[in-house]
Amino acid sequence: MVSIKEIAAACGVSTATISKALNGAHDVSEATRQRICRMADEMGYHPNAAARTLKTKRTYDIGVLFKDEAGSGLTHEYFSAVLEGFKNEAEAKGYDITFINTNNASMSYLDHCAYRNVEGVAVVCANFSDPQVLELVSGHIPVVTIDYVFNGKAAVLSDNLKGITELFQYVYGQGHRKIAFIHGAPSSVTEARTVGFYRAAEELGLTVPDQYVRKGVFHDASTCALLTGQLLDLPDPPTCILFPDDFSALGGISEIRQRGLRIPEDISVAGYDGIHMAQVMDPPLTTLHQKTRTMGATAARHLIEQIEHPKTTLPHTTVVGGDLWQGRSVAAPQKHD
Amino acid sequence: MVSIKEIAAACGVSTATISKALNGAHDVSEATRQRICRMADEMGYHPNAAARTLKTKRTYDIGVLFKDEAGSGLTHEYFSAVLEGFKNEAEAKGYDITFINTNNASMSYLDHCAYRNVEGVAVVCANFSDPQVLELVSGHIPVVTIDYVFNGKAAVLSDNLKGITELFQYVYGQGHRKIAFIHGAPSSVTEARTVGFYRAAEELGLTVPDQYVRKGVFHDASTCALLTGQLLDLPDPPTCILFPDDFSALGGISEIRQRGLRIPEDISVAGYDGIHMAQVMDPPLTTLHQKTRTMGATAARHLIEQIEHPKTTLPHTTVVGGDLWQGRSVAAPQKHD
DNA sequence: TAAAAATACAAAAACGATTAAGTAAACAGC
DNA sequence: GCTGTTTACTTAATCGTTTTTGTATTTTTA
Repeated sequence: MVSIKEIAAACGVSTATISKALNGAHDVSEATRQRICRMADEMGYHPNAAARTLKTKRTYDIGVLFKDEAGSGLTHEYFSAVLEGFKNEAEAKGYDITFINTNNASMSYLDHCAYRNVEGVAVVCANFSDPQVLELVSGHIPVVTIDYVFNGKAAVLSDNLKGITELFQYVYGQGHRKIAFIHGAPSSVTEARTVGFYRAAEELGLTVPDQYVRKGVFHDASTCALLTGQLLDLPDPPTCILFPDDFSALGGISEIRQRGLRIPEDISVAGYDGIHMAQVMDPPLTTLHQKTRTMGATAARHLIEQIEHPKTTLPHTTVVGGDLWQGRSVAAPQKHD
Repeated sequence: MVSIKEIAAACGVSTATISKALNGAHDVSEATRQRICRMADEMGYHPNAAARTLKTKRTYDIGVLFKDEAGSGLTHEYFSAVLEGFKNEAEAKGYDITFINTNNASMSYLDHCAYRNVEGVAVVCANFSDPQVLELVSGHIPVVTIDYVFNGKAAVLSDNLKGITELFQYVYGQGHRKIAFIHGAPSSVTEARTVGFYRAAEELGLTVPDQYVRKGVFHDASTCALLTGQLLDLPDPPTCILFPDDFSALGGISEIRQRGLRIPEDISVAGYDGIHMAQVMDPPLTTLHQKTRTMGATAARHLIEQIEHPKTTLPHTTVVGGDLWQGRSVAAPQKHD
C-alpha cells in the first residue's frame, strides 16, 4: 500500500503538506495541491482508515446489532427491509455499516462497539431484555432502537396503534362485526396493537368476546394455523380474523381452506406488515403496510444526528405511520340468518 | 478510553509488557501476567482495533458487497439467507462483517475495500458485469463469489443442474409428460437450469415443445403470472409448470386460480429456492430447496482459508446441492381422454 | 566459579495518518 | 528600511498498539 510518505518523497515535500493538500487545507498553494493530487492518483494512493481513525478518533462506521431469537434473523423481511433502509441512508451520509458480532463469547456488544470504534449503534432486532443489550444502550455511545423505547434514547417506532385502528375500522366498514384478533408475542408492539384493537372496537360500539382474542407469536405459520382453528371451532366463529403478521397469515389461511372455507367469501382475513408477498398471493392480502425502509432511514438519520451534533441533539422517538393495503382477502360478511 | 499506557502506569511496568501479557507472549512471568490482566479488567480496558490494525496489518474484517439491481436487495430471502449463513460462520471464526458501500460515488468498491482494510470480500448479489465488480475481483484481495464464477477465484454455487434435474425427474415420476419451464433472467444460473431441464427431458425420452419453455425473470410475480397465462393459453397446455423461483410461483399460481383451475388437481406447479413461505402456503409448494445458509457458510470458510493461508490455498469452486421439498403442489395429472 | 543460557522485563521504533507550532521567504505599510 | 503580515511550507509530536532489540538478573552448565 502506498502511503502519504511515499507521495511526499515523490513530490519532494513533507508528509504534512501531502495530508493538508489531500484534505483541502488552506495553507497549501493551488499549484502544489494539484501536483500532489495528481501524483497521489498516479501512484494509486488510498488513505488508511486505521491510521486516520487512530489520530482523529473518527471511524465513520456504524454498528448494527441484529439478533433474532427465533433464528429467522436477516431472512425476516420486516427486519431486512429496515436494515436496507438504514444502510442506504447511512451510506449516503458517508458512513459504513458493520455488524456487531453476536457470536462472540469473549466480548460483549458494548465491548465490541468500543473495539471497533463504531460511532453509534442501531439495535434492530434484538431481545431487548438481554443484559448485554441493556449494557449497550446504557453506554455512552449513541444508540437508536427500532420498535422499542429505552428511556432517553432515540427510537423509531411503527405506529401500531394507528395501524391496527385503521385496519379495524376498514374491516368494520366492510360490514364485519365479529372480528377476531390473533396477536403476536408479548412485546410493546403487541401491547400497542392490542390496545388499539380494543379501543377501536369500543369507539365503534363493539364488544369483543374474550375468546376472539388469542395470544400468538410472530412469524410462525403453524402456531397461527392452530389458533385459527380454535377460532373456527367456536360456537359463534368470527367473520374476520386479524393476524399478527402476513407470514403467519399464511398459516391461518391454510387452516381456513382445509376446512373448505373460502377467502373472502366465507371468511375474511387481514395480515400486518405489508411484505412483498402480500400483494402477489391469492387473494392479495389485506394488510397494514409498515414503512420499514422509511423506518430504517429515519433511524439512520437520528443516529447520525447524534453522532455529528452530540451537544445539540436530544434523542427522541419518531413514530412512522403505515398504510392500508386493500387486498381482496376482506369482503362483506355473508348474511345468513 | 483507557489505553495500554495507563495500565502500564498503574502496574508500574512498560507498555511492551502489557501488550505481551495481554497477548499471551512467553516472556512475561505468570505473576505479572495475572496482575496485568486483573488490572486491565478492573480499569475497563479494551484494545483499540485501529491501533492494532495499523501495526499488524490485520483487521479481522470482511467486506460484503451486496447490491441488487432489482432493488429488493436484502429483502430477497435467497440472498439474505446466504448472508446470514456467511455472517454466522465468519463471526464464529472471529471476523466481523462490513458492507462495502454501494452508494459512494467517490470510491470504487476496490478502493473502499482498501480504505477499510478488509481482508477479503464476498460478492453476494451483484451485477457481475459491473466494471467496478470486475475491478474488485481483479484486485489482489481474496474474493469469493456466490452463484457466479470468476476465473481463478473462489466461488460457491448452488447445484442448479442437479437441482432442476431432480425436480424434473420427480414431476415426471408423478406422471407428468407435458412439463413447462419458465426460467429466470439470462445468467449462469438460468443457463444451468435450462440445460438441466432439457437434459433431464432427453434422458427420459421426452421432447419438450419450444413453446413450453419461456424466458422470464427472477423474483417477479407479475411477469410470471403473464407467462403462466401464455402457457395456459396454448392449444395443448402443460400439466405441470416449473417456475423460476418460489416467489414468482405465487404470481403463476394466482393466474392459474383466476382461470378457475385448481392446484394440484387441474395443474401441478413447482417452484425453486425453498424459501420459508413455500412450506406454509396452500398447498405447500413443491420446490427445490437451495441450502442458502450452507452456501453462505461455505463461502465464508473459503474466504477465510484464503485469508489465513494465502500461500497454500488454491481458490476453488464448491457446488452445494439442494434437496427436494415435496409439497402438495404436484400431483398425478388428470387422465382425460 | 566463571562462562553460558535462560528469564523477565524495558527502550524505542514503527505503523500511517493529522495537526499544532515553528520558520523562512515574500510582501505590505508607513 | 524597518516592522508586521501573509503565504507556503516543515518539524515534530501524537494517536494506541506491536515487536525487535537490548539488558539486567538469575539460573544452569562445565
